[in-house]
Amino acid sequence: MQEKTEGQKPLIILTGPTAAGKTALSIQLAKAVDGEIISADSMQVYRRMDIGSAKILPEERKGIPHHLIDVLEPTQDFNVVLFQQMAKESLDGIYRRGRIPILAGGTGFYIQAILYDIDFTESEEDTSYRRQLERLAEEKGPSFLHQMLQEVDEASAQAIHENNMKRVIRALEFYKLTGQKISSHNEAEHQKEAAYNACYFVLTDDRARLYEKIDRRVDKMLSDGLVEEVAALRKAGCTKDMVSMQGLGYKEILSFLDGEISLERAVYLIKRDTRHFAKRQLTWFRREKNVIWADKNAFAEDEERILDFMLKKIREAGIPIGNGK
RNA sequence: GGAUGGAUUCCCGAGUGGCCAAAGGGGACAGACUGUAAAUCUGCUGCAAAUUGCUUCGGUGGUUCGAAUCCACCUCCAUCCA
Repeated sequence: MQEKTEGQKPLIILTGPTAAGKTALSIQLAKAVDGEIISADSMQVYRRMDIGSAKILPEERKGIPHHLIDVLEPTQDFNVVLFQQMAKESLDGIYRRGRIPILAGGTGFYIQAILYDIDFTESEEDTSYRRQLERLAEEKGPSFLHQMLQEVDEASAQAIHENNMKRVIRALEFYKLTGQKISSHNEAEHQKEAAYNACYFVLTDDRARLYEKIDRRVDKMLSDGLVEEVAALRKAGCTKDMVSMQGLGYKEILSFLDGEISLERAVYLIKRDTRHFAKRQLTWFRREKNVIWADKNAFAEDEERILDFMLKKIREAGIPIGNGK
């Protein structure tokens, strides 16, 4: 059922924890391999969320085509499935043009959805059932839902902690919609091999340096006008329950604007939670198979050397990129 | 110079004779993740090993079968009186 590597389409993935320097490197990489960039980022898809999502400005893109940036309104929903569909369309176009796609961004789950071509299509989202479950959870507590799950899908109940409401609800929803256990579905999907001839780079750095960069970047976001950006979105009707407003920097500033916390507290939270996020990303990539780690520290922070290293790996993988840079 | 209050494990902070390696929070660290993923959730945090041992609660000495908790002196900090 799997194609041989030789028959698979080439894909370069550039990811890593937030603030590692992916964006800058992705431009150089795209130039070197004559590629186009598909953003694998759950926040940069939204228009007018530029500062908080550390979006690359149009003038910084150096003429490299960027896909999946600025394609949604902040009031719209977004999720892996949508991402997968849109990214696949972009991929098709890039292959048609005979160019190399570079999937760049920090959302590991999205990358996985593409690389392993995870099947999400079996069920449609059912918001009314979801609401119903949410209400149940509120009334009867989390263990009630978990008990429900226990009865229909024991393996999932075992694997998902009862406090993890979102995942308990999704598992129940999956069962209701498909009549199947999500645990067995996941198990089957888990067996899949990569669907592309991919070079999966994880750009990282010394942890302490990463954290420093995060702190500095958050300070810069503030001086660049993050508060004003969020205030404008708020005025335009964005509320905390929207997917877009769950982004780091957005939910905290919203709380500040609503008078719930001080600005100082908001900034503290953004910094801390961004550090936590970076850690979670690292955990995710550690678990992924066949990743190529590129630790900036090991390259003395020299981007030129990192790029050379990556190009070497790309050639070794048999991805046709020519000889020039 | 005098009076009072305080000093607790990385930080804040509870503990006022045994149930204390010491609540709780923070931070740090680790992990899970297959339709909200920048989300959601979990574990762990003195040291070393068997359900055990060892070293910790500013310092030194003491009381006690037993002290982070009581006493004495000392050091530092805070406030007040001179």
